[in-house]
Amino acid sequence: MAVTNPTYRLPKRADGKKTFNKIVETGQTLFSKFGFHGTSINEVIANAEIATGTFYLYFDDKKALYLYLIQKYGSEIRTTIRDAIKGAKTRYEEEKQGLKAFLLYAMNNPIAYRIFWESIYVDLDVFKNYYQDFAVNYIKNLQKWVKAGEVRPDIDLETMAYILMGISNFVGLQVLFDEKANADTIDFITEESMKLLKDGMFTKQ
Amino acid sequence: MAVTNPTYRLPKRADGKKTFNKIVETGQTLFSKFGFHGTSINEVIANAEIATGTFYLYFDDKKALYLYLIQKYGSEIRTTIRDAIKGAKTRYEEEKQGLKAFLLYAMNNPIAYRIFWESIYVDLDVFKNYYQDFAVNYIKNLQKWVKAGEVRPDIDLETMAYILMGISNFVGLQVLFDEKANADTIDFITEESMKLLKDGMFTKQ
DNA sequence: TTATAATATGAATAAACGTTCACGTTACTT
DNA sequence: AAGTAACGTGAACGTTTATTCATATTATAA
Repeated sequence: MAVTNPTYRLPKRADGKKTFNKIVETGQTLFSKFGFHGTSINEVIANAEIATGTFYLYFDDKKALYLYLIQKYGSEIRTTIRDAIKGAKTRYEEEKQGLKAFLLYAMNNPIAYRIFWESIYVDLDVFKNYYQDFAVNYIKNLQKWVKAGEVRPDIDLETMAYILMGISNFVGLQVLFDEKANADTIDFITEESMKLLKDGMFTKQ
Repeated sequence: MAVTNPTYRLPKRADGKKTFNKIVETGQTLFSKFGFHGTSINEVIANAEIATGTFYLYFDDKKALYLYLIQKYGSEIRTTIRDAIKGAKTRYEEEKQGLKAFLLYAMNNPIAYRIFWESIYVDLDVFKNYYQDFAVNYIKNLQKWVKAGEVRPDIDLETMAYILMGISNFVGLQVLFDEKANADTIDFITEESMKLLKDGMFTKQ
């Protein structure tokens, strides 16, 4: 039974694009505040200041909007991390800069954080896909560096991938919990985390 | 502004206890399947096979039931871990047995897992409290073992606490994603995780 | 300037929602 | 066996929900 997900329709005219963006922005705000199930379409419609029917011009339903956001943030996070690790010469530097970029993104976009966190309830498959995809990419990358001799070869790489995701996500939580968090906080937490990884994950060079 | 949370009323008679438990069990099932916001009180009532008014005899509203469950699982997890690490002689053994116990609990109670995961949307303070409390206890324990010389003294213990929570929670996810997971899977993942922690978290002895 | 596809509207519908309450039943203490 | 607090009931309430659609407006290519 192939269940198809609800979908969205991109606008074709300038005025439509403005409306579409308004809906997306409102969705971000409300979903991050009240969650997916805690937000009604009517609330999105009211806050976006559009007519009832206008919403359905662009989105099949609430879930379609959610899936659009997941997709948007997913590629945003990937791009952010990819850009951040571009200059890295070693796997250690790569992990460090990637973690730092992730924490910065989390601090500036708590919205995205919450939206992924909740996806487990909106669509279990979307949730699984997101983290499993992330894991698969991590594993591929790690394999490369095991061969290169920088990542220790005696730990199962799937487990290592989940460990690394767990660390980023939970020190990310630590950052989110800290109302006074800033760039310095992130530098500090990154340094501390890397100490553990340096000895636990990498080989002696 | 001190906001008071909705509350529950424990039954006093045997028949009431039976009804109360029926509601709690139904709440577990539905919340874990569809999430808090995805489950209506009417659905809980229908599935528990009670009359509409009966629910309100014991719970102020849906959130009261949720808070009861969070509390229940919270102490269940703590007790499980506490029991599991009782025989441990070293901090390493403690971490290992604690992780294993957590993973076993997660595998057998995916319900609890999901309920905590979602608490960020039900009540942000409950969510924060749960993880911050966990962190505080972790830190206290770690301080003890830094003094004893088994845990390395050069890593910020708050960060280390969040790292450890992140690892448990995400390798827990790895277990949940694996439909074929069993006790052996958990043993394996525990061993692999501990390799990283052995070198990253503990001192050379 | 005109043709028309794209965009916008909001009243209307039906279903699901949470909650109350007056009344009936049951278990347990004395 | 009687008295009573505990427990159970479900019709009825007003509210909020998602969604449709006939109609009106607007931008833009030709």
